[in-house]
Amino acid sequence: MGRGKIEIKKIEDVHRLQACFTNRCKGMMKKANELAVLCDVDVALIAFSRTGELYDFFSGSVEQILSRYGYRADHRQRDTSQGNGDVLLEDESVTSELKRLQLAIERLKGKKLEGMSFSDLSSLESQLNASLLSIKDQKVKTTQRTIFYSKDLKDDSLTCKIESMLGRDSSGPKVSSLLQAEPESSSSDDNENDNEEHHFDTSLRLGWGKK
Amino acid sequence: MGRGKIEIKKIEDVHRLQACFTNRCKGMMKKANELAVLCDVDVALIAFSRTGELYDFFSGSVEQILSRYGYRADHRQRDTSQGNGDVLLEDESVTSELKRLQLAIERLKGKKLEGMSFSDLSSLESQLNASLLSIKDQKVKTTQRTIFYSKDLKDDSLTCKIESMLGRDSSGPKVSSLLQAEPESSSSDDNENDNEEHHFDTSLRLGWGKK
DNA sequence: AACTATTTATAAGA
DNA sequence: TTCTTATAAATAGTT
Repeated sequence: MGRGKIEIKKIEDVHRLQACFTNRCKGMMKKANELAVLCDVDVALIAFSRTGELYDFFSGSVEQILSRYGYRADHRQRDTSQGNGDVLLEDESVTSELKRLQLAIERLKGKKLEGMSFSDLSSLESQLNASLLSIKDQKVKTTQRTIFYSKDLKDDSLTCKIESMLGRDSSGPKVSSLLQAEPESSSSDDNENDNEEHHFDTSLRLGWGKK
Repeated sequence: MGRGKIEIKKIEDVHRLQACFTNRCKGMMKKANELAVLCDVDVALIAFSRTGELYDFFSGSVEQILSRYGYRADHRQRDTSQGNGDVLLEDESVTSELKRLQLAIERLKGKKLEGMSFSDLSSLESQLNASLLSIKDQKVKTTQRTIFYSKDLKDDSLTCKIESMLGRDSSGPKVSSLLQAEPESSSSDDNENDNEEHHFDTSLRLGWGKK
């Protein structure tokens, strides 16, 4: 976006590089802020210019965001030297655990598959087929409970649900994020589903505690 | 930049918000990479989606960049040995994040489904069907690469793989633990095609290589 | 998940 | 540097 197209490789001319950094860094900061505000999410952006100047943006508390990422302030020193990467072979078990879990989730969602071997992919596929069986089973159980507790209610939405259960699944192929809701949420708050879902959850909750 | 101008304030419609986050997050990652390459500088970008998914980009070593910023990996364990008040705030967020991720994984594996509503189950089912499509696709790609790199080798195992790929999957329904192997393992266990696999891992770490 | 009309970012020039 | 402006790129709303 400019008078001409440029290819993404290091700019050799110092002046052009400096101008580019100024422009783009400012642009990134603006976009980071927009992303944080528009989507109400945590965003952190850090850039060091070639001269070592720091440019950063945090949508909220630095501590909080980096802590969520598994990092904490290092009060011992603020390292401005160009250290070698492998100096920090420190124990970062929690961080690596988080990353491991996040990768596992990505792969169960069919993403980040690039590095996997054929047999790994097959195992994953088997796992997902097993998951699907289990989920279909659970859907049946949930619906049976609903039938039991809704039988006097002439609940029209029920028919609809049973039909969708017996056929292909009713929801589109769009990726839902429900899975990542907090564990507690499904048992404590159902007020966000205003429509017939509310019905459903209510009878479900009456039917059987937690098991 | 779109069909209409929008003001920078929180998007209330969930679907619009989700679409906006996806678009802009991808855009930011791309721009972060461009800035790092064009200007040869250190750049770090971290974003957490509303559902807690992590999106990040680092132009180099995470440890190095954050260390330069004065932060270091948080390696405290989650066992509550140090019962001090203010220290535990960060600890709890990391721990609950771990629990949340662990539950998500369980559910993707078809376990711990008890508290889920019918619509949650349907969403999960859709996700898994989408995952399966993606995985089958990746299996094809992997096999194609294998064919390419094995064509002089008369690799007998290849035939076997192609057959199993075209038919039902080859491995039994037993739950594999491969998924839980360290992220690094998958990149180190097939060194026979080091060349282009290495490429792949590189773009994976950058966080926005493909698509 | 694509598409495209628009808005926005920015490369080059002054 | 900063400003300007022609053009490339990102993306909001739509399908």
